[in-house]
Amino acid sequence: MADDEAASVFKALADPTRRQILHDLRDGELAAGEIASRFPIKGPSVSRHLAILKAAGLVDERRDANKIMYSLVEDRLALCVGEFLSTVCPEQVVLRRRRTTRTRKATS
Amino acid sequence: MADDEAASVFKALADPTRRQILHDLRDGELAAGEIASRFPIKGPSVSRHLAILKAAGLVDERRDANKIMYSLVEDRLALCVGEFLSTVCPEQVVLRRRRTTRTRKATS
DNA sequence: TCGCTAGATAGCTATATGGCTAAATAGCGG
DNA sequence: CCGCTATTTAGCCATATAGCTATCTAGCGA
Repeated sequence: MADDEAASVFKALADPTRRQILHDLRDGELAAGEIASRFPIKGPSVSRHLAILKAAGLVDERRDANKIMYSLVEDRLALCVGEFLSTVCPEQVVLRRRRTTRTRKATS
Repeated sequence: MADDEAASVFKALADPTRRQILHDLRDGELAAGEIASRFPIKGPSVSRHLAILKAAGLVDERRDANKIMYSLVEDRLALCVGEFLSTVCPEQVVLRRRRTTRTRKATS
């Protein structure tokens, strides 16, 4: 996790709309328009928030017909933020890797 | 943890200088000048960063003679950030509360 | 009290951010 | 291809941010 990666992630997290978008994506992917409809701001503004989240590597996009579906990039948020937390208050945070993916990790 | 509390914390974390300050404070309190001397920017700029961190509740200040000592507010960072993480990827983060309220100061 | 040191505050400037509207692009159905 | 829907991109504007210098405040020691 390079330092400028952390930078883009924390910049992305600085905006409440973007934090809410991440939260909304927790239950699964959503189309850009579905996301936009949950906020009082206009589509283009939401679109830019999504672009910022994507640039930070926090979300992925996928085209589905004429919609663009956004989804969380698994682990990315926890790893970036967790790495930072571990440099400031390591005794307080424990990161757990997801098991839903088949990524085999060491025999513990 | 009110939402605007999270807002001030994440805003504070958005700046790399402020993240570094938090990191530097990990080993114990530091005078404003000691902190400033670690950065290429001028004193007043650092002073404002410290004020922002303090407003976010992430650091505390204490006067010692003619110096002002800054220190981490224990738990605050982990609790704020951890609460947010738990709303996005709860299965990945485990928060461990500190066991003692002792202030970590130079043990040597 | 005076002068020194440590920091904070005031005020300025350039850049970044986040909102908007209008226009461009992408895919779909006829 | 045309028109429609979905979304991004382009530009514009107001506000926020982060840096700077100059100045003010607080506490110390002679």
